[in-house]
Amino acid sequence: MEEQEASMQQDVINTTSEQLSVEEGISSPIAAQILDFCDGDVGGDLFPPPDIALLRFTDDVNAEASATTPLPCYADDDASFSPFPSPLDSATLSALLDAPSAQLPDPEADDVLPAASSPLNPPLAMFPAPPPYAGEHHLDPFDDQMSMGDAATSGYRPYSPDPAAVPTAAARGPPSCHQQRPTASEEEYYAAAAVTAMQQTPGFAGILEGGGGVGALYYRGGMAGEEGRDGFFYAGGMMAAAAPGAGFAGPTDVADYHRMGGVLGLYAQDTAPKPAYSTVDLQVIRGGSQHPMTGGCGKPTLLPAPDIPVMDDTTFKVGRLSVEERKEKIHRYMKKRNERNFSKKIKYACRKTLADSRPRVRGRFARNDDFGEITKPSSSNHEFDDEEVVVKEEEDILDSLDILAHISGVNSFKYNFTLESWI
DNA sequence: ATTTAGCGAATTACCACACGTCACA
DNA sequence: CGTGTGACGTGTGGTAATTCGCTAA
Repeated sequence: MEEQEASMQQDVINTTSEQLSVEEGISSPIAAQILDFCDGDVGGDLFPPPDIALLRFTDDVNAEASATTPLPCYADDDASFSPFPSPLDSATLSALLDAPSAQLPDPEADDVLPAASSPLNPPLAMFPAPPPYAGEHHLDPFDDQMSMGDAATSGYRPYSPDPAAVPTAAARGPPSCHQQRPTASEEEYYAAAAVTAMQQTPGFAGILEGGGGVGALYYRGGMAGEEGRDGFFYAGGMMAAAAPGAGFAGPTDVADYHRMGGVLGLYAQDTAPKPAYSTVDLQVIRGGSQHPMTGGCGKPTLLPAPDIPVMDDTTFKVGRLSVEERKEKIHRYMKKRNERNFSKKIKYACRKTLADSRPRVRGRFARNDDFGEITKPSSSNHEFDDEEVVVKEEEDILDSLDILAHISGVNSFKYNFTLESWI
């Protein structure tokens, strides 16, 4: 039974990459995000409660938007339209995912919408942005001396990578703290560097493998929907996306999460009510100073939050749900997500024809009978020979048509009644 | 710094009914 | 096994209403 369920879950997860092409054509981003986080029943407590320091990698240090302001994602690239639109910024995401248990509505309800913000959803900490790719900028975002607090109140803007410029993971090889910055995504670079550090850090390895208090977002492969991509998103004891070679969800989930608010990087949650990273840690992160965790590369990395509980058994609880419960919710979420229909495609052309020709009243479909009564010329008399009378009749008809135009939509009206056919 | 009003844009709900699907005889 | 029938659910588009995001006061 468990194997079957696991297999089914795997199948669902494996389809996420294929889904993206469909999702790119989503016509209703808000609906999508509701589907994703409400209908999908992921809202609430899938992720740990909100003592999370979310570290942002951004591409525009001069952006004026605040860290809590909804941001346009790919505003200038409709072709890569995201099902996770700008309104779902990280603050909202936190609200969706981190609603405290006391505020959680019925988890079985499909119309769950956690509060948009709450005192328990702190501002997101972020790093200053790396520069745009244009030109020869090679600034290191970690060189900025901005504090976490400063960063939290500074602007940011989600990055808009050029998928075509992103080499495949296979072509690029594993990330290294010594490698030159790739020509593609800055976020990719820093995420790779951070993950490299994680992979070289026993503490992080343990956390990734079972720690309940630390989450990591690893996005190495570039935009989703392309082959050869890899990445994972790990949060609060729940693997939400794919670890490379681990057979979890595909990079689309990482990209989706990324595009929710332009967030890319690592975040950590300490189970204790204190910052996930100490000030020293953050300085190390920002400055990229020589730190044991960096392996002497001088590149920034992240430190594991101390006292991370190891989650060896499934009874371990983060927030309100156990690991199994979270997995179950994730499963349901993924299942529903894959059932979404993002693109508006005419499935039955005949029905479109019918809908087009169907009478309407204020845009709504109307009964044929009702409309028929209205459209029947009441007592038109075509026996008048006088030209003025004919003109008067035409004017009356035009007035009637004008009334009908208000009753029925103009577009639908034209299908059934034209002045020529009436006169 | 915060609140409020106003505006435009985006999104959703609503409607009738032909047609597709399914179960059953 | 193939066919016919009935019940039920789905899909279709234009408009009004609603929601959202942003700006100015």
